Amino acid sequence: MGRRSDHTRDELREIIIREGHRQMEEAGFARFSAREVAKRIGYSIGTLYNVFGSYDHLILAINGRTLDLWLAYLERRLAGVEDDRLHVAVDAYFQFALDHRHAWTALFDFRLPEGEAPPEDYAVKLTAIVDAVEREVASELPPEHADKAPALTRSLLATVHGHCFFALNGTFELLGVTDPLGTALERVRDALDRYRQNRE
Amino acid sequence: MGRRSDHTRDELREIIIREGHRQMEEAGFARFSAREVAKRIGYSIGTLYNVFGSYDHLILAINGRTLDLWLAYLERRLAGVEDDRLHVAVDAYFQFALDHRHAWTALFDFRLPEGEAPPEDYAVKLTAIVDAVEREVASELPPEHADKAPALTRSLLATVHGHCFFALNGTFELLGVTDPLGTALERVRDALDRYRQNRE
DNA sequence: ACCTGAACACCGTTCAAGT
DNA sequence: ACCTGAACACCGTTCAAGT
Repeated sequence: MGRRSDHTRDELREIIIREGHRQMEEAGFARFSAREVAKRIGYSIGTLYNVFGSYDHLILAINGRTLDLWLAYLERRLAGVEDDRLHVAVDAYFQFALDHRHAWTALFDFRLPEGEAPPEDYAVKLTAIVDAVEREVASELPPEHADKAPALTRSLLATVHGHCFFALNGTFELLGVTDPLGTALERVRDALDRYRQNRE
Repeated sequence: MGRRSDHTRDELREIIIREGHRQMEEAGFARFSAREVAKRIGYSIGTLYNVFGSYDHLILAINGRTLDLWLAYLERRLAGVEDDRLHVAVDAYFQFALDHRHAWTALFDFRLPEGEAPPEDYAVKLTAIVDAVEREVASELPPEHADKAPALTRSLLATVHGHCFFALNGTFELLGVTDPLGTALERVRDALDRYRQNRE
């Protein structure tokens, strides 16, 4: 065969990521197949390798798309909200995971080979989400503890993540936990209380 | 070919799980191969299916072994300890994960098909670990809040899990968190403070 | 320059055929 | 009764060969 050039390189990249993301949402990480993506967009498997270089980099691009969607959703949820913004952010963490179970889980199912660092742009997307949450954490802290925001934000994200992950993978169901979100919010409140004046 | 009967069914089961667990530790979930396990123990791939019925049930058996080891490690760490037993339990959570990165991660990489429940004996093993931690949580709570132990234990496990998971998958490294265990212990303390008298 | 698709080395799964 | 291994339908990956 040979050149088709129905699309520019960037268009092709976009087409593959779009269909790849759709596949990830439908099938989940365990059943995801690059060959299936190629088939559905009408390109050969070789073309995916021309564009992304490897299966891992295709997954990173798809997961990057998920991070984009996650940040956009978080910002949409926070837009115009005055009170309890951190509460809304935590709720958005859970809601996005529930609405995109497979794509969200794929963020954590996939891991690069031992010690290989994620590409710059992936790290940037992740940091953008963390920063958005950090702003809300900072605004909940009394001024004298403003310096605690970065570390506390990361810890609270881990806390919320653990609850959300156990909620989605069935662990909490097995253990009889009925309100994972409410429980996560309690832990967030407990942590913030540490830095608040009136701990009654 | 035909029957060999070098081993009883139970011996065979044990041989497969032992080698399977070894492979899981070495290769990790993504690279794990039932065919490779069969090759290494000198049985055909068909035999693994005779014994376990499916790939999923083989993985469950291997993950069950990991849970056994985890509980045994936890109990060993707690044996004879008088003070700060919950602290030791959390430390053991982290230490086991670090010492068995691949096997520990496989517990969460693997998920049964949509809505399928894990086998009874797997649930029992998991519950045994939770119960062991619950005893320590209960002993940290004032008597009037003893009823909070079950729910709080599950929440604290999720909290510690999130920190441990982010520590192992590189998220915390990327975000500049240097002491995941110490941070997790802070969150545990914060949660317990909620139920303690003197919140200063 | 771009894209293809056969070839390769693997998978999980099944099941007729051996002992 | 127990175990095998060929057969099947898939994978990710490479790369010579087409246009």
